[in-house]
Order: sequence, then C-alpha cells, then structure tokens
Amino acid sequence: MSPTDDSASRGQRFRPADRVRRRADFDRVYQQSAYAADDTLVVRGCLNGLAHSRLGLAVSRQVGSAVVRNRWKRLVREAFRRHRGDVPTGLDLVVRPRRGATPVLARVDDSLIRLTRKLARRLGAPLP
RNA sequence: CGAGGGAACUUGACGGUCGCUGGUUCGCCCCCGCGGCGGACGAGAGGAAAGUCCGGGCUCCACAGGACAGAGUGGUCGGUAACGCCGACCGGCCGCGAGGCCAGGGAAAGUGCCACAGAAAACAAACCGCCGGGCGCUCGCCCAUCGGCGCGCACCCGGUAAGGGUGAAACGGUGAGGUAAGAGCUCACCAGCAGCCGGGGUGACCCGGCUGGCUCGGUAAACCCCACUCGGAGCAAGGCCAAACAGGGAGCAGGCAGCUCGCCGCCGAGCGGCCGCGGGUCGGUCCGGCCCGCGCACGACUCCCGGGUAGGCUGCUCGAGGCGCGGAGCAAUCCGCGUCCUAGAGAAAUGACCGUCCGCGGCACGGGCGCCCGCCGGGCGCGCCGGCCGUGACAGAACCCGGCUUACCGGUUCCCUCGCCCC
RNA sequence: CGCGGGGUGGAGCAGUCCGGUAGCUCGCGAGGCUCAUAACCUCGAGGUCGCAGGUUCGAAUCCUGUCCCCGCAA
Repeated sequence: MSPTDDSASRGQRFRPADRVRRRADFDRVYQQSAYAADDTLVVRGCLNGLAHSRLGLAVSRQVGSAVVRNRWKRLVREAFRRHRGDVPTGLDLVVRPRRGATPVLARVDDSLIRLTRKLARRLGAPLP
C-alpha cells in the first residue's frame, strides 16, 4: 500500500489509479451494480474493496460526435475531481450521460454528487 | 465607384489559478521492480485530424512463367514512390469578358434498344400524294353511224422519293439546270465524311491543297471491342515477455531376493529377511546396538517443458518531414546548400474557471456628423469614437504519408475582367 | 479497420437487373347496405421515389458524390 493511497490526501488530483481501467472491473460493475439516474446522468456502481472510489466512463456513439463525447467525458472527470470530498469512497462507478441531456458543468456536478450518495446508501459504503 | 472572375494564406492573442498525458531530471519509500509517491523544467490536435473514395510506404502470408476470368482507368505530353491525383497543352460546350465545365478511345467488328406520335426509327421499304400506261364506268363535246377527244371515279402494272400536321432525332442545305413527274441525276457555293499530298508540333492536333462517292442516325455512365493497370490481408498487421487454469515430464526413500493366499500369472493382498533413508534412545574416539516409521496408488508440494489466455512491453513516430536561400522548368515538380526536431493516448490525455485585448453582430445610452421642423428645444438618419449586451464556425490525432471529397463563423493579400464617371 | 443490406403515399412492401405507364395490402375520406355497429360493395384523396450533380430525347431505375438507418467479422 503506497502511503498516498488515502483518499483524504488525494485532494483534487485525478490519477490513473482513480479510474476504472480494466475490462474485468467494468464487467463486475455491470453484473453486480446498483443503479441511480436523473435526467442528466446514469450512474452504476459497486464496492471495490479499496479506500477510494474509482471513476469509469461509458459514452457511446449514440451520444453524439467525437467532440460531444469528449466534452461529456471531460465534464464528468472534472466534476469527479473537483468534488472528490463530496463523493462516497470505496466504490467503482460507471457514469453515462442521459440521452437528450446537455453537457453543462454545474448540472453534472449536482447530479454526480446526489447519485453517488444514493448508491452509497444502497450499497452500505461509507458516506463522506 | 459598382458588378464579377481566379489564386494563395489564416482558423483569435496575452496572462493567472486548479488539473490531465507523455519526455528530461532531482528527491523520498518499499515487498528492490528500473515499481510507487512528490517536485522542477520545457512539450501537447487539424485544415480539414472528418468521410474512408483512390494511391503508396511498412508488416505478415502466398508465389516458376504465361493466359483466362474479374475489377478499374480512358484526349496528348509531362510530374510523381504511386494514383482514379496534379500541371501544361489539344478538342467540345457555356459566358460580352476575366474565366468555367467535360468518364473526352472505338458506333464503316458484331448484338441489343429508340416509349408516345408519325407513312417510316435505320437493311431500307412501304402509305398518302405526284407522273406514265392499261382496262372499265359516268358525264360533256365532235360525228348520221362506227369512232375520236376531254374531265372525273374505281382497279391493275410501272416510275418517283421533291411534299406529308409527328417527333429528342427523319437518309445533307440554298440556287440553277434537267424530267412524264422527280431525284446529287448534273452543276455552283456551303456543311460533313473518307483517301492522298505538303507544312507546323515530341504528341493530342492544327493550317493549306487535290481527289472521290455524293452523305454512311443516336445510344458504349447498354452488352461489347481496343489499350493500359491490378497477388491477398491489414498496426486488433507483426514481434517479445508471460500470471492463473488445463496438459506433459521429473523429483520428494526406497532397492534386492524369498514365502503364503486370491484363479495360472510378470497382477493384487499379507508376512518376515538383508541393505538403505528418516526419527527417537543408549553406549562410545569420526562408530555401533535397540525401538518406531518409510515401501503401492492418488492427491498436495517443488522444479522443468511446449503452446499460449488475462496482462505487460514493442511496433510508435526522423519522415517521399518543416522552414529559409539559390538554381532548372510556362507549370506541376525536381536538384543543391543551410537550419530545426514539432503530440504519441490506450475504458483512451490537450480540460475547468477568471481577467484584459482583438474580430464579428446587435442596441442607439453619451459624444460627433448630416438633414428637417424650429423660440428654449425636438425628430429622423449614419454607425466615426466611447458604452452595454451577445458571439468566436466546422470540428478531436489512434501506424505513417500523397491525393480526392465533404463541413465551416469570419479575416487578409495578390492578379485579372466588364460597366460608369473624372483627369 | 474490413465488409454487407436498405431509404418509394400515414404503415408494411413491389417496381430498379433489362430506362418511357409509379403498383399491392392495410389504413384515411365520402356514399351505399343495416334498426344500428362490424363485415361487405362503390367511388375518391394522398408519393420532392433520402439529397445533389451528371449520362440520355427521357432517370425511382444507369454513373458519381453525399446524408441517414440496420446488420456482420476480427
């Protein structure tokens, strides 16, 4: 365990260890996840056994052009990074934009925090 | 000044805070792998990165040579690694012009098709019509009669293709001669075709002359013929390392001989002997005695092997490269010299927020300018300066290049054409 | 990255190969039949053939470009 694998000291950084990167991790989320959504985001998540939460993104071509898809992914990453302290820990999350939603940072911030807390209550993960 | 044509370039600038990706470098940590964490420095999307429509490099596979099939291309000459791309030129069409567009080989090699209309849609022939002849009938005239002449109608034979509302397209056009009527039947001029000759050009082709028969429709982005080109797959190519599970092999203490039983047996069970190994204990100088266990099979464990999954590394960015200067060429492009290094992700980085300026659009708030009404003043217009508001397009690298095509707010520069006015 | 299929009235499909007339079923509207509804009978409306160019006398059909939808393999 590296000494910085402590979510309290992560601050607003966003490192590769903070992302869901493996096929197997995504499969686990999709097979045993809880689900929460509003009219901006759809979030699925499960416990990951780590001291911090990890973020994975699923933005298909149905969402729009490459520019629109990149825009969504950057906004969700930015929201996750900025509000690390407000998001529950110990979860693997897969986030997907809702069909028809418009990519605005303030709404993504709000949705991400509310939906992840709802998931945490459902899964019994520690709240911040 | 107005209208227009053609090229080339550009795709906001600067600063601050918090982040991301990879590079160099420094420090710290441990289970030492060149792993994790932290800091510093400098770098980080495009003209189309897009569509994936062509062409190549590269990699792997296949391959003696050729032909057929299939696909593609299609004026000529040049450029290129190559092209279906580019340049120049030729030809055709469009435009007053600058210029623009063209899949632009072959229809006298063959086959097919040409709706409707029209006599006929391609070998030419036939219908109406026109002309000549024959025969018959009606009528008129001459005649005493026989008969003769003429007009009209029907039929038959022959000539003819000038005319026929059509159609996208109709077997050259105009004039004269000619004829029973006509016809390139003949002649002149014109259009077009073929052949020959001369000249110019590398060539496509152009210019000029002579002769000929007089004329032979369109469609090949219909089949086809001709000429030329093409092996297949793609960086998820290909290469290296390699968990776990499964597979194969070896090791981990057993070896040798004998007796009894099960059904003979080299198979199985049991018994005890010698040597060996492990443990215990006793005596003792590196040795010896006694006791217990081991012996087969399976599993576990350890090691090795090949293939290779998850995963990791590589291919991965220095290249038909950018910039500058000089030279060859009308140009596309090529050559020489100098100089620079400029993204390399992988559930996939280049983002968020703020400030100032810039471009564009709007408002008409203040100033300015012009016009109108007019006593102070007011109204309308312009959008020059300031102010306020909005806005900055199309779009995101994924092995790399050369093209094509498509999307796009705007801005800049150069060259050229036409019209009007002034000198 | 490499391929395949498809855009035709409101819906589902023919017609495209081999170019000249866009047709079928359901649905829709009007009338009839019936006491009434359905069924049935008669009549009718409704199509930029995805879009833009080109070839041709003429294009849904042939060629080129382009947009969208669906699917396949690694």
